[in-house]
Amino acid sequence: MTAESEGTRLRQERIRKLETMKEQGINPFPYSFARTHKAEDLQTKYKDLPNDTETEDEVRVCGRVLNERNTWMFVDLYDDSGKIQLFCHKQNIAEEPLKQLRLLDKGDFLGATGTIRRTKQGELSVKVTSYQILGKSLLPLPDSWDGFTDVEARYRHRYVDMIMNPAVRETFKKRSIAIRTIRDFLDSRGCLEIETPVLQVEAGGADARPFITHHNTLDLDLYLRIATELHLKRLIVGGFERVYEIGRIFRNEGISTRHNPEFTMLEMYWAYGDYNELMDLAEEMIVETAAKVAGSAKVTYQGVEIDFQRPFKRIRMVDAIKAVTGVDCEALKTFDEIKKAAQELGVDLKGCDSRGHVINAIFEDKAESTLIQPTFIIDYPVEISPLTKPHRTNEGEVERFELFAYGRELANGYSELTDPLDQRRRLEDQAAKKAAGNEEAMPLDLDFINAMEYGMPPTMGIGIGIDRLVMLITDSASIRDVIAFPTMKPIIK
RNA sequence: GCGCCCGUAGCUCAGCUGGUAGAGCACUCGGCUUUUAACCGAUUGGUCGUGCGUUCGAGUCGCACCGGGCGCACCA
Repeated sequence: MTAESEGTRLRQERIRKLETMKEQGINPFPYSFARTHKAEDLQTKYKDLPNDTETEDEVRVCGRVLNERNTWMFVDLYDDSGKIQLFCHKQNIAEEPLKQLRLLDKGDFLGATGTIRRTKQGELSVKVTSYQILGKSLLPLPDSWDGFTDVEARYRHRYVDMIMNPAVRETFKKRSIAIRTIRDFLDSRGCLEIETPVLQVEAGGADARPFITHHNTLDLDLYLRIATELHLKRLIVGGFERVYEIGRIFRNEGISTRHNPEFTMLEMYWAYGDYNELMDLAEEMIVETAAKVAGSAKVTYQGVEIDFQRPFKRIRMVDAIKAVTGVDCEALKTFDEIKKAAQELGVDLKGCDSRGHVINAIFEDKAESTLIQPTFIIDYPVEISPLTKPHRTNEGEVERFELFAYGRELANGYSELTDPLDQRRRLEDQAAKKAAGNEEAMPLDLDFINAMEYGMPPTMGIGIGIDRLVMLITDSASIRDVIAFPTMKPIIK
């Protein structure tokens, strides 16, 4: 745990310094500072300045003090671009402010004015003539030598993690670049980003347990959305031909290295296209994102090279199963036959109440983890895909794909079901399962069906878990490493 | 929800078959130094996650609880 209690000695010591500053007429929390350069600007501009030379160029820099040597003669000042050393020598600083350097602590924000010089040791420095505290720090930072490694403390006090571990800030920069790349990619192809409701009367569009909340004046229980699909498809009905939303999704499920209760999903719907065209588009978007963030379509994830080189493999689900297990699902026409085969393979069939569910269970148990290089698994059983258009040639299948890499699902897309009567039957079937106690079955969203009955063009649609994509391209082992403030249980004292 | 592991100073960690709590760094004071100090000296600093129990005596043993990590389950 980091220091939080009011009584710690180290904190009291800093408050004493803060009081002393005030007594000496220094405001420890001033209003602004006119900076001329960031650290990186200076490092670039003076990269050819030889050792032990100085210039007359006056600069003003500011940032957080993370280290100090020789009793504040050398100060490492960090801003969001990097480090610049301050050289605080009695030759250049008046007596009073020189003494007041002792009132500073590591962690304080400082602004400094001075000229540029490079030391004999080759460290570019600002030879400080005057300085100003810009924000007093009361709590001691973790030791810079040992670092800040306690996993729980890092997540609970993410701001300290970000100060101490530059790689953490780097990951969130990359996350931002990834999301901007995706937005640019879609915007440049005529897609419109439209926000849909988070609070919903029924949470549909995915198989997941929702969070529930309550609206006081309506005296109405509402669910937090588990998907954006049903509303984005209403927008297609409404005449938008290409729409997407990058938004927060909430699912009331377990927490793990791959699951956070709130996470970010991209969903995109595009009229007049089918799942074949969609796979091409998804490939292009993911390759572009990986390249922008990781610098290459080849990324190393947890020591394994993942090559996002187009085209990705495309394998029918039944073929993927056959390749790994030898079982030919297509030859097993009935629920009983496929169930027997699955049981012989040792597959857990909990919750499997149809032939399609069993095929999916075999796939997930036996084949999924073998899909290390980017692979589209295509042509899913209809029973597990209630919003997907039937396959144009294969009986019992739908035109759906999921993209896997490193044995994990990255994306889920399909030719959207546009037949309102078929849709109604499928959602009624889901609602019956929900009524029978299946908490993950979809509710019957009558307004969604109503929208479809006004007519819907052929449409392709995809969902991509942004957090998991960012995990892969930033080599992050846990989803918590790519979420700035992951969900934590509070500590009750 | 289940299993295994973890929780000691601000940080990183020792602490044996139970015997009154340790180190390094940080902090404070002093020294030294006009170009690197992660230096030298001294001093500080802990309800050992919480509670109950066993015991003459618990950081250590037992039980329960809290929090976390990893795996499984659920799921994306």
